[in-house]
Amino acid sequence: MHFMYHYFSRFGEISTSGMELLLSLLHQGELTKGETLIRANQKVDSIYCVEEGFLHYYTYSEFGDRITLNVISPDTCWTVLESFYNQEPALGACTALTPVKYYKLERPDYLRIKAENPELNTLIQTITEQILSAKVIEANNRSKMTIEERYLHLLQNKPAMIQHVPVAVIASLLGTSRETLHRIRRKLAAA
Amino acid sequence: MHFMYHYFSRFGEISTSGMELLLSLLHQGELTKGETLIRANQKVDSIYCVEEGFLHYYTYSEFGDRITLNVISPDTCWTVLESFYNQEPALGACTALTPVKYYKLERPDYLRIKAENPELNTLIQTITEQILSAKVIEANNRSKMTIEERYLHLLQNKPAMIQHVPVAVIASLLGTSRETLHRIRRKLAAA
DNA sequence: CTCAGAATGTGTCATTTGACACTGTTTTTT
DNA sequence: AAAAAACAGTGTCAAATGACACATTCTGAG
Repeated sequence: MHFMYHYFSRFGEISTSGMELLLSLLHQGELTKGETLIRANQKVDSIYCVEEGFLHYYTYSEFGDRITLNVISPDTCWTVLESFYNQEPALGACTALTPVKYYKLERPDYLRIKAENPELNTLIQTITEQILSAKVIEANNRSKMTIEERYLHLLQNKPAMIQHVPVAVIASLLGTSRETLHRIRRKLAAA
Repeated sequence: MHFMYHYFSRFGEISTSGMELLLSLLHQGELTKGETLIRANQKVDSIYCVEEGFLHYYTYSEFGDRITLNVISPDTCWTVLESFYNQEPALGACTALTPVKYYKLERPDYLRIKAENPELNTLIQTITEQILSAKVIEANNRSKMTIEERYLHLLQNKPAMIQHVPVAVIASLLGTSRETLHRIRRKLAAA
């Protein structure tokens, strides 16, 4: 269990009993490459924390093209916010791009510890606030970058993703076609 | 003071005493068109709630072009997250695009009520979580839209902004040039 | 009211992108 | 091990965009 222990420790001090409770509610899981974690139009009732491998969260446009909404890297917690909070069906589907090891925290357990354990409630609020505000800042920055800048940013911040995730998925994540991403990579390789 | 009363009420029930405390800490302010609210490289130590008018939060690229980071509409609370949370200087500047009426909550007061008043602490956490998660969802959607789709989305959701904010600012907000936005508007007008 | 400066509308052209078609390479399946 | 499928690389061409130049309209200061 140490993976999640380290994850939570980053956000502040936690008592041994609180940590034990939290860890006891996590369910471990594994996926083989290509396996589905969440089907489209399904409610998402867990928070997922990826220890190893990459997840792919995507949907289809009205014309049938697959659009990548997110690629989840190791050491990251993730869920479909609007589905998890409001219990609406999620728009997209989530599958494993590589073999994946993960832990999940189910919604009833999440709600219960928030209601019953003030220490963990505070911790969860801190984590939520930090993750969300980082995402807002990140999204604002990204929206003002060119595709090339986004690629360079990804290369610096998530080099493992570039190595293990198919080019077409990266291209879609950056908001472009695989051909354009290829031209960018060719240009950068020449320099 | 009703404006902020209605604003807070949207997020849940609040006791009369809690609401009175909150409202008593808000400072009203006004700006004339073009007036500066926040200078670049200044710490942002308040949360601003706009009652009337539009604010413009922007920065300059390395080549001197003005880049719009955000346009704040009436009935919206706003601050520079990374500056308000971590007390770093903000990258951008904020000025009034039109005459503006606003209320502000200063950071010491914000921290004090969070620490001293459990009811308001919970309310603030709820508001923070809702606003942040809505922004994350919004930003994710927007990043997958074309400029034309973003414009149509803005037209539906913030028609007043289109009317009162200069085309060049809207164009920059959407991530394009004023000429391209103009072509889009011409094409839509023809249909 | 008048005039200067700002904002908006429009055409041209070089550059970039997306779509398509195809080849070569790697991975998976049988 | 061979066949099939998926993935990656590349050239061509039409369409979209950004940069520039300039005309027109709007706005605010005096």
